[in-house]
Amino acid sequence: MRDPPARFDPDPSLSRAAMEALQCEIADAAVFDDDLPFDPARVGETGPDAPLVAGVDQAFLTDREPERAVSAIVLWRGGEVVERTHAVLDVDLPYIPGLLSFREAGSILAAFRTLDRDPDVALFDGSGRIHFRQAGLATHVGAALDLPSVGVAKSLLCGTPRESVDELPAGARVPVEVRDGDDLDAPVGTVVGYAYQSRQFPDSRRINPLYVSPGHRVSAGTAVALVARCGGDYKLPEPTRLADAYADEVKRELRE
DNA sequence: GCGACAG
DNA sequence: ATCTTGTCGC
Repeated sequence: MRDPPARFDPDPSLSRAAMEALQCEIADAAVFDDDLPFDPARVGETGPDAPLVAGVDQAFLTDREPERAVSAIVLWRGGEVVERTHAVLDVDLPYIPGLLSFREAGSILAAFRTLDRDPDVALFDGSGRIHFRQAGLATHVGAALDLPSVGVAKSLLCGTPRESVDELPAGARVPVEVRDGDDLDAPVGTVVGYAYQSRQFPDSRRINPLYVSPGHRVSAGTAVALVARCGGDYKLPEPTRLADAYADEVKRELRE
């Protein structure tokens, strides 16, 4: 995949204030509406013309200093893995809520550079627009590459579900909106994403929903619809789950 | 000061 | 995210 313009470079040496300022620029440039060069309704279909979905995930090696990040990308189309790649980079920035992309985007962008094919859309492990400054990991990387992107988080960073997300049936989606008092830089009432119950146990045990939000060039509604089409039998959508497993695989090999 | 916080 | 085996339950 082509090199990203350096405009939104996730430089981990920036001051916290500079990182936050850059995030505001990113949110300003990001598009939270559908601007897709493909039909999202065709995600999940088989064949050479069906959309190519990239699943992206990280694993970390903490056995040395500095810590190393393994970013894995799996290109998925209609249940088939078309391509896999990964990159390993040193990271010195710790995890800071709200600044995740400055810790992880470097290795992610490095991995994207080694990709042979251009994906149509990418799914990230983390938030997109559901972020204090509307610039989560999915938005940062999506905007940097000008690639349609979606955030798929396992827990909610900010924003408020419109109704309880306890005991949702499989397939249910609840809007996550901005309420008065929320630390989220968007007008009150804005739907910044959805809680999406991808799977549910038949018995009473509970599975937390996923929190899906627009990264770049995708609306909130299309983002969930798209994730729902990446099905599979687990909580996480297939591209993400496969990238997660691949990152762990690379990590195992790397510490032998 | 308190609370709350993706991975 | 990571440290980590077996184990309780359907």
